[in-house]
Amino acid sequence: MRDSASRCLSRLRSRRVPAASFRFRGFRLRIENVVDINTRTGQAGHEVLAAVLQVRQGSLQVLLWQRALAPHSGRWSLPGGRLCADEDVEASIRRQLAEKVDVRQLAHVEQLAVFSAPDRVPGERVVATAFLGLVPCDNDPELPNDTSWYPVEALPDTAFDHEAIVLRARNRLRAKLSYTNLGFALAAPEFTVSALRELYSAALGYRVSATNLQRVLSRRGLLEPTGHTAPPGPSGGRPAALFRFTAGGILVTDPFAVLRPPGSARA
Amino acid sequence: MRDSASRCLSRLRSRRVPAASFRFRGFRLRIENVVDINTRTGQAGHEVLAAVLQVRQGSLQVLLWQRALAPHSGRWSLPGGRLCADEDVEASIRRQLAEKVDVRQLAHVEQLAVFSAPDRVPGERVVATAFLGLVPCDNDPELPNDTSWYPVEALPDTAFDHEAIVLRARNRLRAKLSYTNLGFALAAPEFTVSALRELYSAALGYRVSATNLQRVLSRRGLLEPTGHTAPPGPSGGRPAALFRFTAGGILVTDPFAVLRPPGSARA
DNA sequence: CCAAAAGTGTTCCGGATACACCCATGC
DNA sequence: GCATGGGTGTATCCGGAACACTTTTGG
Repeated sequence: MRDSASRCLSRLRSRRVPAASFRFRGFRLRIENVVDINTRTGQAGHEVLAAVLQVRQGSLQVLLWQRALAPHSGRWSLPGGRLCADEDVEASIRRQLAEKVDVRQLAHVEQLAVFSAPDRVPGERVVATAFLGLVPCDNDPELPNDTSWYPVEALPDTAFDHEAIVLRARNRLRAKLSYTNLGFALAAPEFTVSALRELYSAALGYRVSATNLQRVLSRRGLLEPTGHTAPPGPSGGRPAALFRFTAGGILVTDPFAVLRPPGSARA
Repeated sequence: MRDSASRCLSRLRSRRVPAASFRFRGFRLRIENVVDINTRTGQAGHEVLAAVLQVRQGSLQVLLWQRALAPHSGRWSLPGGRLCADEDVEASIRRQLAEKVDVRQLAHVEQLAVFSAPDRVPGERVVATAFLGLVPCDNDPELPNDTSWYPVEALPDTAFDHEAIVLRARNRLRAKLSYTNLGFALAAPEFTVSALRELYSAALGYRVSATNLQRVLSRRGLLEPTGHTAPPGPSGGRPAALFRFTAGGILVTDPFAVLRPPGSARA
């Protein structure tokens, strides 16, 4: 009985039906307006959404899927879905992204913020926890038909408040590229400095000098040479040395912008 | 009828009773296990919590209230409560804090993160959006009997995951003092540089030099003299000039730690 | 005059940028 | 040799830290 009641509730919540009923000990029990009761008691659905970013063809792009059904049919929205009972928000977004992107391809996932305007989606009230996800540039996941990459600077018609989430993700990435080693999550395991320069330029939106990039990252101990070299291009040129990031996880390298504790030389 | 049903639901949800019933057209309807159904459908309660910080008596302190009832009776927890239907999370935390602190005394409120471990609180699953709140040091709000300030470095027995939230709030404040003007939310409208130094020292946990503090904040255009002076102490000394922050809201003053756009002198 | 507290001048240093120069390869 | 792309050496700049010194008050 409990299962059929659950089914009723979830059909009602997804607004597929106006009311639902089920049988119980000979009675036919009809449920309606469960949404309304939930709303009155402050009960709200919770979803997780991710802006998954990758540098593709020289620009920072985000993974979107096109809605086939109302509301906002035809518009593009972020991957994600309902939070389930036995998972926290990060486990939830990783599970839901697994349908779009192989989990191993997600080099970094972090919380952005909660989006909770009461009318952010039509119908039942839904609070969203938004995430930033990063995919290294050497991956090209197989995507479902309704899903594709779009440049962050040229988004299609987006659904709900998803554009704001994408912009928030881009800004977070840009900030953290400066004071952490987050570049590791955009780059392949081995890369040339000029390839890395392309990634940083695309993500930051301005030209980054390869010279200074290498210097800054090396000085901080984030970069180490692998000993290998990449072959030169068709027009010649010195073969480029290959590097890798020394750490696999995120590290804050520049914690004190100013007002550092006495005696601490910067990093 | 809907109202009595709502009341039943909310009594059940708060775990005050194991079951509740109400009358409807001559029938006595009994509700139980509503929590269980909600859990199975992924429905979760949502609460907002704030670590409200203030520098008091030379140390960074946080506002806590002592739980009188189970669960975690006697332990100290953060102010907050359920998200209501017509408000977003920030409006909600401001409303709930108004019962403890006059809203005008809250100089700054910002989201920290979502805490969502399925077992973070016993009973019904509750997802929490955590906030940082800051109260300038010239306010001393009247507090309810069960509520008081505790130094962040010497917390009492805390409930649930609230200690982690307090530490997260402290770390956020420390970081933002470095690269924003967030000091305005700790300071009185007018202050001497040495008073400001005390605030920064307490918040950061290490001795800050008044000389450099004034220099850094002035160079960034965050501080301006009011023209007034404070009288010297009983043992004499030169009277201190009074300053104020030029901006009332938060400003990021040091956006690029490194890899700044070409040609941009820092700030 | 002396002590105390506030404020300023000066030096030093490290990290980041900018740019010139050297290196290794294909043609 | 020469064009092309990669890597390094070096000068410069700027902001912050440290510390000495001056200023203004009370006793």
